[in-house]
Amino acid sequence: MADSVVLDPVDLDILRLLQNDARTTYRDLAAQVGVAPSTCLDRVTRLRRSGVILGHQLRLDPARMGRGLEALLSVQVRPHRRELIGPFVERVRALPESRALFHLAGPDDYLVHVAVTGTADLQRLVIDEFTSRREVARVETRLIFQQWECGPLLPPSSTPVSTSASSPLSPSVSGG
Amino acid sequence: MADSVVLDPVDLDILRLLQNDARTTYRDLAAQVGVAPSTCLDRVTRLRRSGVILGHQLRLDPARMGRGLEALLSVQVRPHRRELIGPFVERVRALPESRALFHLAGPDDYLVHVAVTGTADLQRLVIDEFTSRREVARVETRLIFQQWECGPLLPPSSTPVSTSASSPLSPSVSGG
DNA sequence: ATTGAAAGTAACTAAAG
DNA sequence: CTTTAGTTACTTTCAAT
Repeated sequence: MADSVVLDPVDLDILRLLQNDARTTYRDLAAQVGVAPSTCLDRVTRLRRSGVILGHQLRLDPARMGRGLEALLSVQVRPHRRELIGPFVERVRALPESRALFHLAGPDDYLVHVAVTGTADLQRLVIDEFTSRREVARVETRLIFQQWECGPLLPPSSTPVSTSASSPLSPSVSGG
Repeated sequence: MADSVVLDPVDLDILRLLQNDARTTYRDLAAQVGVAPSTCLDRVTRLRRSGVILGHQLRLDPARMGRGLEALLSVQVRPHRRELIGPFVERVRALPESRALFHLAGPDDYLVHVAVTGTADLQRLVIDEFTSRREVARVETRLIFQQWECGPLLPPSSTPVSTSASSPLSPSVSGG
């Protein structure tokens, strides 16, 4: 569970480039990093096996998918016990409107990132899927004006890094 | 700016499959969708050109990158004027700890998703990069226990969809 | 717009430095 | 660990429908 991973400058360069465009070929990767293509293949294979690389994902434009409005829902689930929060998490993950779900420390137990058609859709979602539930004590809705991704994800220090970590991030992408 | 896009069942199948694994070959895609590989290539090319597909991204495990602690920072920027929020957004986006940034409607102006080494790193980040800034009126920090992605992103209704949308989502991934 | 087949590249394997 | 060479597989083009 706690795999020890060492990332050298070559790994970091590769990861940085692939975060910009995951379709970059090993040949292009090799040219920019300064090693042979087969070395790049080997590094990427190792990074996938070691769990540093979780997967390759398509980034879509929610607006062009017909979901032009996004919002964050802060949710209190009370009582906050396993019997209630387990099913709650699974139900929220299964909603087609859900993009991400966070279990938090603080007065608001969960934060749900949702993408909807418009305000009517959002209202329906909040009422029918959240506030109408007995275990949901409170929902606070905040609209998203604009959002930015802030990659690439890099190690804390600039020198080779050794990490021993059991990831709290669920590797599965699709709800199920 | 408001490109009209029509997604038929073939497009939706392709997008659904690629969201599970963006490395799926056109050959495999074709076999599962029931069209020729060249058709899949054509569809994907169109989806990229039309802006539905923003890019192919690598998903990494923050913990194995040496960032085992994640948090959400709610930030009030006052006064909330363009002269202040523009530079604020750019500075936050440029932080190596930032993973995502949201501009919100509500009492908290911004939500920042950060990944750090530990509590000491988080404390330093909050104090040195946020609360010490004159334009930052208030910061509220919530730790992330666990998080889930909830894909795949699909259109609101199950039948072919026509959308006319100018996206509020910034297409750029890397801070810059 | 979709197809099938041909041509061009890339991914991957294996053997050697 | 890296490189080079060679095999397999995929991507891409294109003429035809």
